[in-house]
Formats: sequence, structure tokens, C-alpha cells
Amino acid sequence: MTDELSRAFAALADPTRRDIVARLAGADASVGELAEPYGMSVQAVSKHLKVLGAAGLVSRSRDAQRRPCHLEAEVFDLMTTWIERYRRQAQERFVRLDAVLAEMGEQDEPYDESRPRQEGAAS
Amino acid sequence: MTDELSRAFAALADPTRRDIVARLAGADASVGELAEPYGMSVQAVSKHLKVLGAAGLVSRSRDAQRRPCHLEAEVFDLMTTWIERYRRQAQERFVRLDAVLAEMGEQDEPYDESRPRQEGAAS
DNA sequence: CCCGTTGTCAACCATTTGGTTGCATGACGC
DNA sequence: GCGTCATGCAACCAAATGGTTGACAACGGG
Repeated sequence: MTDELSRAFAALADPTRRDIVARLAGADASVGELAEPYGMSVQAVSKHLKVLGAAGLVSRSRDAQRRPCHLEAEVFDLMTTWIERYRRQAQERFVRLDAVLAEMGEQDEPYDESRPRQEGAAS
Repeated sequence: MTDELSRAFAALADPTRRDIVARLAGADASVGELAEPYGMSVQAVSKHLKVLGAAGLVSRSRDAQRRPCHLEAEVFDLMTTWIERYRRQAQERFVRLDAVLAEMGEQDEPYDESRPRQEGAAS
């Protein structure tokens, strides 16, 4: 749990925290406001917010006694970038596999069983 | 940790598991192959794969003794959809705030201090 | 100046997680 | 059939998580 990406994913792994994020996307809110809908103490929500804050997903400011929470979009970009990168890569490989299979149907080469079909193993 | 989205985010919250996903995006692999680079027992990697499997991120098949792991793209879509929805919403709100501030600068109404500027507080 | 409101900190507890080791099982090669 | 390699399963352990309660700090209003 050292890096930012791990903290971000871990933060969103909790349904309560995802709900908090969903509500903060609509409007900034104080801890008390956020805590109301859940059958949960304010301290527990405060803990959740600390997790979200450590992940860089929300920031806090000061307004008298209140500490309003604000959603930060930046880290969300980090996550989508990471996910999309590998999703696309996997999908491309899937398409390529289709092509290979189609080619194998046309090719005279009749499927060499002894060849251990290694496809660019990671270095 | 009941729903699929929670399992998916939790699965990617671990650097080892993200690395496994990254390598599986390049090519399918067996448990033994995946375990090699890490200073970790094969059983530990097997556990990680069980987590990724429960999250629907990887599937297993059978090839003699080997149980090759294959990346599934579907759940990745689920995550990006979720993230993008709220990221966009937050960003729109940010833009709208800018518009409101600009409007306040042009308006004749001279910033009423007594009005407690509530911005659509959640019901 | 004291009080209520708002939120954090600390201690505590149950559950989950991420690793270990040891053992069982299943599919080959001989 | 037997040894062996690749996995899976169970028991165990340390550390993190998600909740509780109680005490305390900061701020604004009477």
C-alpha cells in the first residue's frame, strides 16, 4: 500500500467510500452531512475521508467549524489511464489471436504440436 | 466486499496483482511462470490469482497439468465506466463553479455577506 | 466566558488480508 | 503402478481494515 495507485484503488474498494465519492461529485459536503445517510458514527466516516484524502481523491478546506470535502479529479485520471492501457492491450491481443486462428485455417502449415507457442513472454 | 465492483477495485489495490495483470495483458501464463519474478511462494501467487478470478478479471483454463491464466476485459470496462462517470460530473461542476464566479463578477448584485451561500445542499 | 456544534484522535475489538508451511491431488513420463 | 511436476487446500500468523466508544480541540453564538 505504498504507492498512490494502490491507495486509490483500495480507497474505492469500499462501497461506502464509493458512495461518498458519488455524492461529492454532486456537491461538496461536511463530514456530518456525509455521515447522515449511513447507519454509522461520524468518526467512522471521518476515517473513510482520511483514506480518500490519503489517496488524493478528496481535499479538505476550512469554513468555520466545518471541514468541507471536495472531490479531486486528478487521481481518477491516473486510474483510468492504468486500466485503459492494459484493457486495450488485452483486447488487441484478443483480436490478434482471432487473426492468427483465421490465418491458421488458410495456411498450409498444419499446426505444429511440438512448438511451445510462446507469444512474446515478458522479459 | 459483496459486489463485483468492490472485488475488482480491491483486486487491483495490490501492486503484485497489478503487475500480474500487466503481464497477463501481454500473454497468458501459468501460475509457475507468474510466480518466478517475485520473491514469493507459488501458493501466494495462487491466492492472488484466486482474488483476481473472483473479481472476474482473469479466467483459468486447462492445458494438461497447467492452468493458464487469461485476462478478461469486461470488468475493466465496469471500472472505467464508474470512474469516468464521477470524474466527468466533478469536472462539470468545477466548470460550472467557474461560470458562477464569472457571473458574480458581472452581476450588479454586490455579494450579500449575510446570505450563507448554500450550494444545493443534499436533501 | 462558557456552551453547543463539528470534527479529530486514541484505544479497543472482530474480521480480512497476505504471506508462510505442509499435505493432498491430478496428469504426465517411465 | 510410481515418481515427479504443477496446483490446490488447510492451518497458522502478523498486520491492516472497519467499526465502536470516550475524550478533547477549534470555532462561533449567546
